Amino acid sequence: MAYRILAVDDEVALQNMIREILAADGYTVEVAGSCAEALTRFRAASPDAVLLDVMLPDGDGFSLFGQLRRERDVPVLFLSARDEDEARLRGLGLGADDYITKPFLPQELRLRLRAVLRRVYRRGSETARLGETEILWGRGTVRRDGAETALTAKEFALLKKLWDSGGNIVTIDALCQALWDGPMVGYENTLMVHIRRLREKIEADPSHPRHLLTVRGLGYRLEREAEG
Amino acid sequence: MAYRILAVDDEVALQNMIREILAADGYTVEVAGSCAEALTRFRAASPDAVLLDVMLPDGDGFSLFGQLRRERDVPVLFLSARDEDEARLRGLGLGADDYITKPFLPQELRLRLRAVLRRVYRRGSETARLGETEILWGRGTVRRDGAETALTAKEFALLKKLWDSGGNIVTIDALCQALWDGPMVGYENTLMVHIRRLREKIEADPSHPRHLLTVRGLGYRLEREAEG
DNA sequence: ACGCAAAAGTAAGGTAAACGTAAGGCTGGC
DNA sequence: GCCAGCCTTACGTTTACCTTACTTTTGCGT
Repeated sequence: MAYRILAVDDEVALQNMIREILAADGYTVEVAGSCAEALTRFRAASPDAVLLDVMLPDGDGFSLFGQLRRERDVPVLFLSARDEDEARLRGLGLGADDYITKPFLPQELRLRLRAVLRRVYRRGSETARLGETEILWGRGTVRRDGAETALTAKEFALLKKLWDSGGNIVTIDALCQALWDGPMVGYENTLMVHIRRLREKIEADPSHPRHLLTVRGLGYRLEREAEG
Repeated sequence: MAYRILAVDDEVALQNMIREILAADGYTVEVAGSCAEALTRFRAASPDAVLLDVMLPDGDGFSLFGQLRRERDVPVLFLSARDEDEARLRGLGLGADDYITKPFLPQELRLRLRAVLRRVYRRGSETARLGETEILWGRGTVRRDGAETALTAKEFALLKKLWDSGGNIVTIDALCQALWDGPMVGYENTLMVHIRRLREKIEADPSHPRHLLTVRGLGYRLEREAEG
């Protein structure tokens, strides 16, 4: 979530409309009114997607599109008042992800943007945050300070079980169940070893964990935000 | 390329038109005229994308969409003669990748399909980079140090499956599925041999792979950029 | 139809990462 | 201070995967 969107349009009314629509969906919206401003904001904010009007005061959206794509393969949705086939085909032909003609329904913008984001970031963005460490579920790794560490199968299953419990306490039994899919008694110690190993990968100080917390006598739980 | 596309529409004229348009672009086109037929062909051909008319003789495209997505997360583009906002929003709201209203320009269909496929399969161009080795999809070969090596059918399918997963872990089962299209149990060893052979073609040091990585207990994944 | 070469599949021994075990050391609660 | 529950470490074991050589199958040209 919390995608950053850059909207490039010179009409203030539309700017505000877009901002409202997308803000309601939880996006962070940046606005630019010209090609020059768009480039500046694009570099500064590094948005996850760009909404691009074709008509701009200091140039056309098509050439701006080329500049953006040369810098990064960012998803772009064209917005245009010109419903001419030629313009639409040109935009799509350049490699845009969608082309929406004005006036459009707010709902349609939302849905089309969502569709594009879903396709582009479905992979790679299947991540979870745990304070300063990031979990990349799809790759089976965690990242801290830019360094990526691979999880083993057991560690992965353990972390997933704890994460899926949404911060609630998970009993030793439940964890054993998840790791060995059976009423594995006598594995409590082994579980502890796996807990330790996981802590070494996700915690800054494994001996004083701030996320993977032990609840004496009950089990373990995963705290997502580490407070000071 | 050689993407497989399933077009579902009951008008024969449109069927032929779609077939011509897409065949010219090098796609393999399957056609179905009803929901029932669509499901059969979908399972048999396992297409890379589906073009779906909303109006079908034995049901509506929306519910068929649900059935397809339940089986697999395949990209779907709706085609519809109904230009009503309601239908468009419903289709997109369900999670379709695009919604094209009839009549449409052949060129627009091509471009919109291309846009979706580009995002889903990350294959904007005919070639892909894997660090120092280059994959030439159209020729079924890889190039390293200027030397071009041909891939076998199995190696190609394997590489394609891994690439299409965008760096995520692919389970042994999923890979077997892709290579033998069936729940091939007992082929795990054979798969490993193919992995090895592929590594010998794409890796500088096959025994210490930097791209085709094994994730013990989970599967394999393809890393695009090799870090030191 | 035949033979050849390339590709795919089989089998078996080897290896190391991941897992499990155990034993001694903490730490908080009574 | 003592016990129980948990931590931590080192070390042994296992199992999933690797590797190679060999056999079978497939596809193709003659």
